[in-house]
Amino acid sequence: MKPTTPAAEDYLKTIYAHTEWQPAPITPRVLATRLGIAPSSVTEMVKKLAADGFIAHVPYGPLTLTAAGRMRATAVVRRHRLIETWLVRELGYTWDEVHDEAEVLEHAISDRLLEAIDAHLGHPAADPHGDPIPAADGSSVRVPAVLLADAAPGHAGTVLRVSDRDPGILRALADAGIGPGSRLDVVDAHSVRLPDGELHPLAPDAAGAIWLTR
Amino acid sequence: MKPTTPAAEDYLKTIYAHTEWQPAPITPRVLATRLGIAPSSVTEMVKKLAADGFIAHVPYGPLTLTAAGRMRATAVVRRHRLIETWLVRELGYTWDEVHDEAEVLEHAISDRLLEAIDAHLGHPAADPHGDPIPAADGSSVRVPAVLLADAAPGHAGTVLRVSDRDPGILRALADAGIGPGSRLDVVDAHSVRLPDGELHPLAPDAAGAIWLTR
DNA sequence: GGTCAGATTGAGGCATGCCTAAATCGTAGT
DNA sequence: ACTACGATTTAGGCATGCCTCAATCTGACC
Repeated sequence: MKPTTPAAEDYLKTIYAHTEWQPAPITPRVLATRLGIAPSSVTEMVKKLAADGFIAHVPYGPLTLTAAGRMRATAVVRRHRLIETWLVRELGYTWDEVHDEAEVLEHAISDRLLEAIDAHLGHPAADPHGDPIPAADGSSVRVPAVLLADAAPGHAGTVLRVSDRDPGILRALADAGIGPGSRLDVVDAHSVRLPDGELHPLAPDAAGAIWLTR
Repeated sequence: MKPTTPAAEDYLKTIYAHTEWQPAPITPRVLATRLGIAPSSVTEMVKKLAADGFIAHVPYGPLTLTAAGRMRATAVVRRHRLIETWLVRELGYTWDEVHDEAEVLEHAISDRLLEAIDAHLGHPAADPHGDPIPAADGSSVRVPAVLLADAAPGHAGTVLRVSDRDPGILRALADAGIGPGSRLDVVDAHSVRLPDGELHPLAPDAAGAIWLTR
């Protein structure tokens, strides 16, 4: 298949990420916002990606990945998440500060290095945020999860995943010692109870970033 | 000072590398050949680098680094060599196959990650080829060395450094088990005697790539 | 001192990927 | 049904960094 540039990989990755935890297809507007670029720039790149068979797009409609596009996207996601895992496990990064570094490295490492890191880490199944790491063939395992914002008051569960979209939320949760693996009792959308019995208030959007076991 | 792009860093690094082991300044022609690009492309970039204060250049003359340019160049070289060392020590690469990977990564890792790798490796003084790793302040230690091609027959020494310019030579020497740290007796420019007494023939250009203790 | 080859530079182009500004589309609300 | 208004696309530009081809310079040789 066609080669992909770093810029194109970012588009595919962002489209993929949008539908990974929610089903609605992404629009050009939202994609532009996520990438921090002008909508017209998206139009241009979309034309190329559609011509190369990576996305399906009818004019003025939403964007969806083709099978080929999904393959490329999961490959980039795999890189990103393995790099994050490696930075945290081997080089003293905390899980709230790895994103930007991985963002760059995901376009720079060779397949050879990627697989060496994967082997070195013992083929981890999830990254430090709890996001599943796709296998080299693009497949990935999904554990049933509930968004904290959607959980019934009284729901008790373990943190499976914390979205890395908002660095501020990540920082706040890291400071509070809350991360993948933490046990939580849901009080409501604004606070949770920790195992030590302490009531912990949540930042406004935090409930929309934390996923719990069912 | 001005920021530098990956392309500009490659120019500075290549100019620096040319004078690291031999004193003559580099010409645009040679630089173009080393970078694998057309001479006119060099002219253009040289104009920018000179305007930014990184190189000194009189039209039709050779290219020399300014103090600022040398600083940038050593920073890139430091990155390159620390990455090579890390790939070999941590991830199972052999010293003859790390160059291309480092070539890309040197433009991608953050200062933060670089220093983490440096600390993780225990602040190594030389990379797997025996090239000195400049300190963060740009300084680097130089050990007196003789090029094998210039050594008198009968000269006995330890391999300090093997130039990584030619991958073929690297492969051949790696296969023969010759690398930094190896003891050698110089027979002539075409063969050396190994510690086990065996006479080892050298590929045509190998004598110009191996540096020995004095 | 003249000539010529090779090195260097200049002019004009191309691809990528972004921008702003100006159409155009599509739909929600009246 | 109409009319906005927001979303999308088109048009035209710009920076980077490379190219080819042509012009110009430099130095070595006669």
